[in-house]
Amino acid sequence: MEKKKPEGEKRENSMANLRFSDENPAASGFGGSIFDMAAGACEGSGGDKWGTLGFMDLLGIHQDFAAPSLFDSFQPPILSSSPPPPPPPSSSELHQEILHELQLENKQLIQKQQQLQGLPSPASTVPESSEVLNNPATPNSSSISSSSNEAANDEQTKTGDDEEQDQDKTKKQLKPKKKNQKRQREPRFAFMTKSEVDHLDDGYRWRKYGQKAVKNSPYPRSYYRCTSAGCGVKKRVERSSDDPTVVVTTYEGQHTHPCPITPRGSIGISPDSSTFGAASAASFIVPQPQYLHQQQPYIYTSLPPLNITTATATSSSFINPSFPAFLQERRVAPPSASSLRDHGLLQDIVPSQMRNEAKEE
DNA sequence: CGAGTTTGACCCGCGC
DNA sequence: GCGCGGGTCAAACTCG
Repeated sequence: MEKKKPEGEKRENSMANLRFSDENPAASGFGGSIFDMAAGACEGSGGDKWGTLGFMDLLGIHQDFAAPSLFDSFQPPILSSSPPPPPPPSSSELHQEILHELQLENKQLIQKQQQLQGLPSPASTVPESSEVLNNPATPNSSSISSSSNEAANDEQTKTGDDEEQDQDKTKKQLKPKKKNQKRQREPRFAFMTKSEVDHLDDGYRWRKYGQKAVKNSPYPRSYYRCTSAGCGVKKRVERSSDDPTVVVTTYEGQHTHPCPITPRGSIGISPDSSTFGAASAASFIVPQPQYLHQQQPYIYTSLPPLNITTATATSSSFINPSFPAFLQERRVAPPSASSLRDHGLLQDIVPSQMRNEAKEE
């Protein structure tokens, strides 16, 4: 086996950080799913060290807000029933495609869920929220998800314990894996990033465990797993076939540990605004099904002001203990959980359509 | 030498 | 039931 790797293509992140797209055409025109790191200020040097914080923020969001299982509650609005209305004017198709894919994915989950539940319960977003987030009490990575989404999604199969997941991992397909026990999926959170760097550094340490060619894309999809012991968080990274500058990252699960400051310190994890300053430059546009609420692309900007400390403090559910304090602090505090759902992050992150459906139902 | 990456093979779920 | 594609494993390999 000639395992020689073309060093060149191994990764293109050699390049500096992401591209500073001030104008960010894609983002602007498109309702969203891209998050643009306008400034890779990050640590000034490290190639891939872009707006790590931004990422983290996002992650944080995910865990807090979305965690409840975005994807669970996501109602993939989708195209199936209601065709994406007005095609985004200048949005690139690729975005749509990606969104589409993501939505399809969500759709499946939702369908399952609905089937299981037997009905489209509007509550979709409701219940799970709280539970999800705070489970991490247990070192078991799966803990998180286990409770939440899976419960929501696959619950049925769910009988298994988290532990199984661990074991699962090892014995997974190697052997007699219990068949009846469907593999459980943790809540996933996907978003697109405009960056030339494939693997965005979010402060956590990841280990690549696989790579696969993506069907309709010349670019491969990489699979990463958090290297922290006990943490089963996974990350999937793929580049948009249409626009190589767009990277679709999908996180699965929740970290059961604080963000390990990488040696490079890139994480910029210092709570201080100075650090954030760098990140502050980064603005994110979380995935938003434009056709749903294409009114205004929700732009998540991590700015110093973000210090907005958790206004939502009340909603403890939003605070994930497993999260680095600073992250929690800087978390963009939505006015309220509810509002958040409607106009806040969820709106961006969750295909609004889904939410709509849920509501209407 | 340990940690991380590459890559072919394998398993599984899903759609047809 | 079959084939396809996604996801994961693990041996081989690279790198610091």
